Order: sequence, then C-alpha cells, then structure tokens
Amino acid sequence: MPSDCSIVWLQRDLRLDDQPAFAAAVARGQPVIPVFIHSGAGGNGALGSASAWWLHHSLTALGSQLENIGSRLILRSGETQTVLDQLIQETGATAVYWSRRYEPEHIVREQHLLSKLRQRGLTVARFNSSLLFEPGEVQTRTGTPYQVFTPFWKSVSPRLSAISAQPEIKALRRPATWPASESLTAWQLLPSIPWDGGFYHRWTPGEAGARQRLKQFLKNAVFQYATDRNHPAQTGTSRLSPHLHFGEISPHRIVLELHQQLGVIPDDARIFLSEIGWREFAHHILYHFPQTPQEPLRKVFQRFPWNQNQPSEWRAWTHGQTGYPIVDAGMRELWTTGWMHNRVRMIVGSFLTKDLRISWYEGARWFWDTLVDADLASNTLGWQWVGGCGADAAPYFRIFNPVSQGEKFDATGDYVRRWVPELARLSNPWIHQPWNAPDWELTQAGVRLGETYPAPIVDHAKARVAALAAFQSIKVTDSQCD
DNA sequence: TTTTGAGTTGTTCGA
DNA sequence: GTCGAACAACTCAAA
Repeated sequence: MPSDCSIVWLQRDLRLDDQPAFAAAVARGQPVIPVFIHSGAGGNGALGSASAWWLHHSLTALGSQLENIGSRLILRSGETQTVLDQLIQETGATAVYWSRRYEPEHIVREQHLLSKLRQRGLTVARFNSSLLFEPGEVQTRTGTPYQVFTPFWKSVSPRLSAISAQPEIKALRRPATWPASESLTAWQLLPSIPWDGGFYHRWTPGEAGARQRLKQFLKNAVFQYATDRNHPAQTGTSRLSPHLHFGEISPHRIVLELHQQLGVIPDDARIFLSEIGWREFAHHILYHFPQTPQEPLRKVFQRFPWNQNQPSEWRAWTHGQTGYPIVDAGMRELWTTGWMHNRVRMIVGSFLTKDLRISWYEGARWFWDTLVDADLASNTLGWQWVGGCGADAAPYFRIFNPVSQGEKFDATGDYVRRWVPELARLSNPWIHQPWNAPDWELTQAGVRLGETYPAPIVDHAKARVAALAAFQSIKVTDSQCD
C-alpha cells in the first residue's frame, strides 16, 4: 500500500556528507527511498571496465553506510524514466530529488525527466553537489564562456573562501515497506577474468576511503605538492580523482577542509586547489562545448593527419611495450592499478599523439576503459590538451622527450623499476634509454633488447620532426583563404 | 571597436 | 654545465 515518501535518485554522488538531495528529502519529513539506477546504455555514458569495478565497490560501501543509519540502497536497472515511473507507482512517492550531472547526454535526459515528473505533479528538485561553480554561472564580462584556464580560475577563486558544505546525513526515515532491490552481483560489474588483483590494495572505493585519502594528503603531501606531484615514484598527489568522480567526496568538502586545517593557504596547497580548478574548468568546457568528446575544440585540427590503422604500434602502446621505459611503466601502472600518475599521463599522451601520431580520441577511449577515475570532462580536456587541439592546449612544439622526462622526473629510476621489472638491474644512466647502454651493461642486467624488453618502436628524434611537419601541414596559410 | 598582453606541466640549439 | 632564445600564429579576455 503506497504511502507518501521521497525518492533520492543517486548518480555520481555516492556519499552521505554534503548531500543536498538527501538534506532536502530529510527536510521534507517523509520516508526516504535512496535508489541507484544502472543503465546498460551505450554512448559516452557507457561504463569503462575499471569504472565498473569501482562502481561495484562504491555501491557496496554506500549500501552499508545506509544500513548503518537504518536505511537501505535500492538498486534498479533499466532506462531511468521507466525505472523511476515504476518506483513512484510502487511506493507512492510524491517527491524526487537528485544531484545533477553535466555531461551532454545527462543534461538532455535530466531536463526531459524534470519536466515529465513536474507535469505529473510531483515535487522535483535537483541540486549541484559535484562542482564548486556551476558552468552556467561562470562567464566572461561579455557573457561568453571562458576558454582559457587562468582567467577562468582568477574570476572564480575569490569565491573559494565562501564555499560551504552541508553536514553528513545521520538518519533517514524508512518506509513501512521497502521496494524490491536488484542484486548488485547480478549486474556483473566485476570482471569475469580477474585482472583487478592489483586494484584492491591500491584503492578503497567509498566515502570512508575518500575521507581517509584526503586526511592523509593534508597531513604531508600537500606541503610539497608543487614539486612532489611531478615524481611518479612518490605519493605526491592526492589520488582523490576516482573518489571525486563518483562523488564519494565533494569538492566543497575538500576546499573547506583545506581552509580549516591550513588556515592561510600555502603556495603548494594553492597549486593543489588549482588542480581542483582544472576539474571545474573541464566540466565548464564540456558544458559549453558538448561536441568535444568527439571533435577537437580547435576546428583546424579536423584536418590533422592522424595515422590510421597502426595495429602493432597501438598494441605496443596499450600493452606497455613501446621500448621507452617511462611510457611502458605508465601504461603498465594503468593496466595493473586502474590509475596513472598525472605526469606520466602527459608523457604517454604525448607519445601516442606526437610520436605515434595516433589520434587523441583513441587514447581517450583507452583511458576511458582502463581508468578508475575515467571522467568524460577531465578525460576529454586532458587528451585534447596533450594533442594540442583543445582548450588552452599545449603549443605544437611542446613534444615530450620520453628520455629527458624520465631523467627529470624519475631520476632514481624507481618508477620504471617498479613497473618494468625486466629493466630493474640496469643502472641509472641507462634505465630510461636501454638501447644506448653498452653491451656489457645490458648483459650484466640480464637485458636482451628485442627479447626480454623491446627495442624502441619509433625513433623519437625522427618522430618529433615528423610531428612538427604534421602540425605545419594544418597551419592556415594564405592559399587556403581564397 | 581596437589594442594589448598573455597563454599548466617542453625541447633544442648555440653562445 | 648553464642560460636565453627560438619554436607560429592565433585566440582569448580585459582594458
């Protein structure tokens, strides 16, 4: 027998802290039904394998959190509208609350849903809980969207000190009878082939894991962030990205904790804040330029001569077998842990787009499937940036040299040794360029190039020249103006 | 409307 | 070894 209650539809806000949708439902006073809807739909929204792994564990964590406060997480699968209609009918709910998403297809879907539900007389409210500044509310003086990070961040950062967060939800009124829930296991989000062994000791999906990561980060790393964040062998970054993506922690809470714990913000922490700013900027760009997951923001790149059909190069890159140690280390870290250090993301991205001249789009798709923090906004911005075709993109001549990047940011070779163990016994001078090592050194280290570790699949110096020429070829010239 | 200064994360070359 | 300049031209954002 249906009786009045409120539905809280959860998406990428899998937490109880700073949760305006829950807060609104609590304020309304009726029983609350938290629901997560799994859609098997394709398109940009289709879950990558690593993200599916994370989602499984995040939902498990949220489920127990809710049970601890006398509630429950209802799992349903299918098309959102249909599932919600069904649930409203079953429960007699008269209100639906949720936190909004900003990806193009979600904007359309939510708009549709909003008007449908309102038409039927339901109380509907949605909230911003995943961004500090909603894309619609930030614009230049002439009313256009920012396309350059620095002025964007300059214009909003004065408002950082006024950021607030809502207290954690401690209790939810339960309905007289719970609607049925599907079984999480039946969704088969976990891999059938166990490639996720390396994930478990690296990650703790869920809100508690997120808060722990933040706490850890604010204790030490944040004070050396400016330099340490560039060294992939160290834990110099926050590693909050997957937690943020799934909304296990809100950016508001991060900013607030930072201000509360540090008082006056040191320069290193300010750089960390600007990384939060890049996350905001990425969503802002995606919101205003919704075609960017498929198309370069800079139109001239539509005629960039990307290499097509490079199956062996592609395979070498994805499998960490390019013969460039820092690139291979990164790709293997990604495969093993579902994550890659940001410095190394730039290096492997530059290698794919400049050295192999394979489109940023292919790289983005690979990352989408393999990253636990895969996020349409950040992934798109990052890949277009490294490909040179996006917002505030790297200038064409900024082509990373995988050897000097390795020597600069992994000077001790620890990162390479960890992920490319077949090179572990090489000494520092050669760890980033084994092909230049003297024969005796290779022998002593047990390295046989082309057998135990690949010879470089491209000559970087030549590839660089070719990449520069390719950039030259898309330059707007007088002859193209007539 | 026009002008001006600036633009995440690099590399190479030559002095 | 270290340092500064060149590497294009364009577009953005503000004055």
